[in-house]
Amino acid sequence: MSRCYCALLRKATRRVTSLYDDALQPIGINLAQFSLLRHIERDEPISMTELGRKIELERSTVSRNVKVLEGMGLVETGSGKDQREAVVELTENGRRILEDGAPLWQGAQDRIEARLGTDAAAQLKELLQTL
Amino acid sequence: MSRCYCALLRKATRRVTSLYDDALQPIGINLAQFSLLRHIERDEPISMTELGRKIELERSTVSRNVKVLEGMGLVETGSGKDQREAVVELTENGRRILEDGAPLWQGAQDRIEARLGTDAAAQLKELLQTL
DNA sequence: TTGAGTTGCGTGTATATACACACATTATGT
DNA sequence: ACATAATGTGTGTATATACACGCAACTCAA
Repeated sequence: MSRCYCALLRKATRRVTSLYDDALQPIGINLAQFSLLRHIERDEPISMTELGRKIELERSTVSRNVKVLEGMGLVETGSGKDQREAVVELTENGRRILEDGAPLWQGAQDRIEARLGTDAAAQLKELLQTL
Repeated sequence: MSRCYCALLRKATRRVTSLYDDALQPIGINLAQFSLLRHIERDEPISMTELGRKIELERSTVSRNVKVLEGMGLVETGSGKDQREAVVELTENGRRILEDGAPLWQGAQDRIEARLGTDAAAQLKELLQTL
């Protein structure tokens, strides 16, 4: 039986996630959280459902992950004009964490590019976006 | 800020995992479980630690995931000659599930190759293995 | 032979992920 | 105006993942 694309993806993702999580360790959040903060910053204030749609993550997962960030004081939630909606935005602390984390994240990006080479890294991006 | 390799990997992994899980739905297990059964079949009987080492998964994760498979009657565990060791092997049912799942899994592999093209699929494999 | 060090494992804790479900609010059709 | 349908959210449940820890069994050096 040939190699499983999905198993290879999952293994690679575990490895790379670990690399980014380690890089972000000094600011006390992991890559999933950092990434979520970045998306919130880009479109704030934004609703849970809209956030989930943008990043292709189940709404209940978004809700749960945002709650963790709220517990850390990095975001706050309130109501939209549509009372059903919970909207999220960054706190001052959240903004600071993003700023502090940017060079650490870039270091991880650089490490990936060093490992693959620039061309292969660009290729990987394209392939992942095709999947 | 450029696209995050890790975020792209995670998103692609969610998508592809969903595709394989759907494909395996008829046999009632997901890709992670199917993959674990395949690795057990390859080297059974095998210890938890050895299994974790082979698939680069934290030992406690392996322990937990094997327990779920045991609950489903797909594997059984016993002691090695080293009493510290728990060794795992497939049950008759587990073997059957693997056999029934093989064409379904192949169907998912084919779909990925159809989506990417054969060359690009080979390239993805190589890139993922470099990471 | 014995004590220290190492190894294998399972549990506690926590985050990440997804599906099902229920409830409240909004939208729509008649 | 009202009933139905759709939408947004959070909770329950479950699996997946990883780190820390404690315990039992094994190894090794003195």
